[in-house]
Amino acid sequence: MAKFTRPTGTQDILPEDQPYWDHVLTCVASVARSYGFARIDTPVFEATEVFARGVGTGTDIVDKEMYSFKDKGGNDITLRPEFTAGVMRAYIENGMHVLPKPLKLYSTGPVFRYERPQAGRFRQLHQFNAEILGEQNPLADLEIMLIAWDIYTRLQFVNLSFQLNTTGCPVCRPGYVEHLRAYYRAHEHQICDDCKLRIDKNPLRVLDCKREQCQPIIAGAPKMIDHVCDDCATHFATLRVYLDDLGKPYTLNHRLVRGLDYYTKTVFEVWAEGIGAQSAVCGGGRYDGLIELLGGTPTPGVGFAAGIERAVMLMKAQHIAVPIPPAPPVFIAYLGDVARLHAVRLLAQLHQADIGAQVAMSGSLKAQLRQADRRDARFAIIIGEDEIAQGLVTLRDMAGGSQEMVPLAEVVKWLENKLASAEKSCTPLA
RNA sequence: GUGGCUGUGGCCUAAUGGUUAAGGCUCCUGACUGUGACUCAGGCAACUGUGGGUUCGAGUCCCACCAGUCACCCCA
Repeated sequence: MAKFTRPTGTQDILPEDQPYWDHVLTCVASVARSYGFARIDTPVFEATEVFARGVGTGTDIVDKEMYSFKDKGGNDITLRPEFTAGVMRAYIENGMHVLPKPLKLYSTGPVFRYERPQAGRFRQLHQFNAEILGEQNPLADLEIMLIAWDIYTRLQFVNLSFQLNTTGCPVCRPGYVEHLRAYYRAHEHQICDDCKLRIDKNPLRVLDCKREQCQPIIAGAPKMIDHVCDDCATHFATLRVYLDDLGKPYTLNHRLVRGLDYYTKTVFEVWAEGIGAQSAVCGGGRYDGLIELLGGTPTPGVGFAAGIERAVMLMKAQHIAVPIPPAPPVFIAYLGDVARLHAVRLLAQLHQADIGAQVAMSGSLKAQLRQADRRDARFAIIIGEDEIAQGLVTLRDMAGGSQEMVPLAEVVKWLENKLASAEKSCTPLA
């Protein structure tokens, strides 16, 4: 039989990696709660139209990267390629507009994009995501940036930086796009073939073209910031005042654009090194038109999404230690059928006393103790024929190798004391 | 979707075109019939990614496909 392999671009998150994932998710939940965000979980798949409309046809994500299929009922279904559109659908469908504003929501989970995998890029990836709905004040933009920043700070990342830009709004962006088009048409013979297509199809994209020949053209291109309307200019300026006041480092990057249609005004990314050619660990911005686009009453929103795989890669690249859950402290070994019965009873009693314990399932005493060692047990309990006869068990300290005889009836109490005193004498790492 | 590189037990690695594909790690067993780690001895485990081709003979050379990986594109 042919070997099965995981589908391209997916990965098995093995036990050895779980501590990293646990740590990221714990930090996300903790920071999100501290800012007053409530968790929301939406389906992994939605009606295709939710994304086609919400993310926007014309974007690569919708046009080339969605996992779409018909279910048995003939419905057009798509595995979510991002969180925001689905969360907005849930907001509208559940009448969440009646909740106190601003509404703060966060999510974590898998998203799916059909891309060619490479370092830091997967077909099934995991994100954490936060949104603030119903608030047009730039303070909301600030808080979204802060929560992202704080999560990374809590994770002890270093050498991070914000990239910041504004993409305008329906009032001012069309005018800017015309300026940009005019400029590019004037330089059409100097730019790459991709950019020639982009001028018409996705004009803002020309700004983040990485080809050598396009760089001088990009450098001289008109900037959104010089063409925004008063509202957008004020919004952006206010946000920058807040960021400056807090001393948060950011780089104005007029080439920063988003691949998703719904963004307005603020766009930002958090950049880091250590994930191959990818630089963004986090991206987000404002999307004031999205809820209305999806059929809700006009409601402003701002949010971000961050890749968990990239966060884990960074933790490894920066040698950040993560807490590793302790192994069960007790391992029960035994000899003979009668002893096995006592071993099982003891296992139950220990768990009732909330002491982590495992019982040997087979093998010689030697093999059982080897198991205890491999599993990092602090104590081995050995139950043999001799001990049973006297109502005793052997309690072995695996670190030192010393052992003592303890009455069977008192083992649980003994271990409770031993483990409690051991905890006191051992300072947990910060 | 395009391009570069790479495919040998679970992992790492060896094998001038020439016997039965070798070794290390891991795992298991034993030396110690009631005691882990160290040591020693042994054992499990590979139709060399798949399919063709060249050759008397292919892990080795050629082609295709598949997979992995890195980069473009795009994004988290």
